[in-house]
Amino acid sequence: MSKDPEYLAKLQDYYAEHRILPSFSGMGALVGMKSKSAVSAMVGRLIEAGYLAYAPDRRIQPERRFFEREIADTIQAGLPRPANDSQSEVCSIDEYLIDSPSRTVLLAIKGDSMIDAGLMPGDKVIVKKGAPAKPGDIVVAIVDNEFTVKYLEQDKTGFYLRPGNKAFPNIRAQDHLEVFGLVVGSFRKYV
Amino acid sequence: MSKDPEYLAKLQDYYAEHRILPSFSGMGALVGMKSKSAVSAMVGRLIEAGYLAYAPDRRIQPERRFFEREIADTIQAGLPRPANDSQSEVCSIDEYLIDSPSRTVLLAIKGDSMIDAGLMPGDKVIVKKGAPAKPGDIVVAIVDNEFTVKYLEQDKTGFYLRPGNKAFPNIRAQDHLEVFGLVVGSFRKYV
DNA sequence: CACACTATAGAACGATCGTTCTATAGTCAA
DNA sequence: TTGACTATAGAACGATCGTTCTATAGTGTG
Repeated sequence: MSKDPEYLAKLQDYYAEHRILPSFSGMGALVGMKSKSAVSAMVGRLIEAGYLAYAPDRRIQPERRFFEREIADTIQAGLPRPANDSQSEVCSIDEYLIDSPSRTVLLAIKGDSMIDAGLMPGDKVIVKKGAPAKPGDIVVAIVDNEFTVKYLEQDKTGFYLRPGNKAFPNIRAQDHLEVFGLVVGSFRKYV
Repeated sequence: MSKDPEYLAKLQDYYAEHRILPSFSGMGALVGMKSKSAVSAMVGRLIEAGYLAYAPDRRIQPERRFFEREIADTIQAGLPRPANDSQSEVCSIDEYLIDSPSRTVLLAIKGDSMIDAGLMPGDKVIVKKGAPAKPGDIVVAIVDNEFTVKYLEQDKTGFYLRPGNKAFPNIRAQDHLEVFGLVVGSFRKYV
């Protein structure tokens, strides 16, 4: 029925490329509309639906739902997708991975000491600074003035760090173990 | 000397909040300038320095350097430098991983057939539908009406799918291999 | 000190902005 | 069919846009 999803997709693509949204006439050219009033109406609908919003200076900014990404339906893999895909599930990656931006930092994995945990060299881990960690969690600790990502473990002598790779030894701090933060997620980009 | 870094920081903060950049007069209000010509000059300097650029409709868009974060972000008093120095960090993971939203879907990994590739059950992969794939790439193929994530490989008899786990066999389609898309990234959340 | 250089202020300009109005085309239900 | 509703086109409007000019203040050099 409505072509709004198609328009939204074009705005999302434009945004992914330029990191800003175009003006109304720019949007018209982008989605193939010839009148700004049509663009204005469409923008109104997308605002109503939670995809766009007004910035303080009345420019249009993307809203929460603008960054929702579609999750492929495993069941219907082979079948052509029905046109009314309003049912399809969505996920906002940033919201999914980060719940407290101010306490969150990213760190790149170096070496393959956590390879069995699925953390490969170059992967980025999402670290929640100062979050409480318990044995079995993956943490970022400070060893010899460097960040290191390892499993946090505990035995009768206290806490220690266990690599996710049998070829590496456990690390036990002499006095006390300094945990920088908790690893709450990771991500990776293929070239 | 120059207050440009301070101005840039305010623009970055504004962008982080609104995901767009304001107009020249908006920028002036943001950074405390009273004339648009000063803003224009500043924008010119930031463009020259690679932080900003012109979008097709002459709006200002952020450039690559705009998203680099100071290493100081992860330094705290008394703490060592992060191990990933000189690596630029990205504000939005979504924007880092997805460059063509309309062609992108997410898919959850099932089973451990790609465990050696660092893809564990429950991980989400970012799939670029219809993107060209070459041998060695990780792809999403449709086998028996279900999505499957495997390495795409090629030998003298043609293309086949190779799991990232020696315990699983290669998959060779009888007639032709249906590749749904290319895996361009992945992410994972720890409980 | 004089001089060169830079950053900002302020004003003027045409271009473009977003809003708002009316009009047209299409769809759906009765 | 008629009527209600929606989406788009087109035009007009004042507001705002970004550019460009001159002028002023500050800074560093010699």
